[in-house]
Amino acid sequence: MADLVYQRVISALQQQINQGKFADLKLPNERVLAEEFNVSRSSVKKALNSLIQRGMIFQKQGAGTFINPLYLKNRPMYNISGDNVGVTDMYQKDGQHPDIQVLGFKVLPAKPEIQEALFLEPGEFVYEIQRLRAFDDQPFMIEDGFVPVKLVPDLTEKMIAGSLYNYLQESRNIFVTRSFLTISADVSNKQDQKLLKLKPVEPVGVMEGIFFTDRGTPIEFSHMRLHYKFMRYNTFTALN
Amino acid sequence: MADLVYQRVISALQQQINQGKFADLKLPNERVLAEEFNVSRSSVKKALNSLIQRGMIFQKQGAGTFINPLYLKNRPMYNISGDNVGVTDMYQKDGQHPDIQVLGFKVLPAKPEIQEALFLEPGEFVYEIQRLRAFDDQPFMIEDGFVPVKLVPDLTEKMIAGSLYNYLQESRNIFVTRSFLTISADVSNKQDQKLLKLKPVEPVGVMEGIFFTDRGTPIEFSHMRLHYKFMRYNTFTALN
DNA sequence: AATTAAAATTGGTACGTTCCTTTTTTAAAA
DNA sequence: TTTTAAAAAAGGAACGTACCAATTTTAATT
Repeated sequence: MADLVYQRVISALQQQINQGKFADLKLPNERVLAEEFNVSRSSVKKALNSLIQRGMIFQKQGAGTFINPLYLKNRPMYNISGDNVGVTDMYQKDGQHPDIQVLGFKVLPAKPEIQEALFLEPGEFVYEIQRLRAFDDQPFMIEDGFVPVKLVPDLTEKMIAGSLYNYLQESRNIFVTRSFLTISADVSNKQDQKLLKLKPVEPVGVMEGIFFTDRGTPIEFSHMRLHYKFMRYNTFTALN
Repeated sequence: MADLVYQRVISALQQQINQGKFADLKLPNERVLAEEFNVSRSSVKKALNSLIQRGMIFQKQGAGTFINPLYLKNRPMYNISGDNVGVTDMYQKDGQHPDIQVLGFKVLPAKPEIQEALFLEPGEFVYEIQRLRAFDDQPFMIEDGFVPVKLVPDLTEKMIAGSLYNYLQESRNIFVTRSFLTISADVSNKQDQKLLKLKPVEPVGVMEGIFFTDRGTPIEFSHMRLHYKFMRYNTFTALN
């Protein structure tokens, strides 16, 4: 992972920032960094850009490169790392994966909405995968996922009890690296209340969207209903 | 806005994509684009990178540059443009700004939580700005914002009835270009129900976070409670 | 017709140079 | 001491070159 020049610079800077090396929250200028790391200014720029995207630092022309003070205070929130964008990986507690209970697993023709989302022809089949995820007897998410049969013809219930995306990656060399999600809230229904142990007035958070592979193929349409206390989506936005 | 080379390329490509010029969802390769636009490959790369960040296109080494089919289907969702990251600008309906009703406006010492979020010393003062936003008699958001007095000492109730950030930009040359938000859901309380016209079982969406200037100064801590039918946060995530 | 190997295509990485724009610092002037 | 103007510092933009790595296409072979 460290054989690329700019990756090396990223790692080094990340480490230095976390160690508090830049007490005044100001980094050396790009030309100096280039000298220090013995790389070109272009490579420094590429590395810094990556850190900017993550919200760790920001730059101001004429002034310099600065550490985002929010990063230091909210470091846990920034750890949205991991190899893919699956839910299993999004939800971790001290590195522990949640328990998964399979509620349903069947094959059916794609409904129009699903058809469109996954770019399928009329009549094509999808798996419907219903799962409940929990941490220590506290269920927090009902997941209803649809995956085209033709993309993973050999799917079994066993694979589904674990991380589907890990399986795809390790056995099929398919990487799920993109997602398009809509986040909203909704009144809880009877099923939500039962499965997530909610009172009738307590709502659910809803995350709905499409996951797709590094080749741009939509691989899953997922509708997730979360216990409202467990849905916390953090987002860092920078314009310009 | 179009005097920069890569901006010109971005605009041109955006237009061509929206016009459906690339029926097979595949763009010409970088070297060809460079020739077509009479710019260097580096500039093409910079432009394409920007479109990738927005989720419009994606690239695959050895294969080419492709349009994200989701972009074409969800174009409205992608229009998160605008000059800053204020709420006034986030919520628009046919280009119309929402109505703003000022519920409260006062100065008080920052509570510990606010103090920390805005990097203030103990005892420093903040404005508390409470507003209700609506579209055509349908209120959709209760906003509780805190702004350090020292940053905008001359704030008046009149400015608050409009876009605070526009005022800062035009009169003070302060640009609010970054935000760090947490999105969640909550049971609605009495006030929510009254102001947002909600039934007791209907929930609110919650967006809470910090806005800050292009100099990294936190300028507002904001707590927003939204009518659950009006909170739809769209997010495109790409790893690697 | 299917398989395999070579070649071409295409994006990725890395370095370097030149000049511009904004901001900050310094020095001079009032 | 304050104000103002010049200089320095710092990031931004744009171009270009060379080579690498993954993918696709093409041609040759079986």
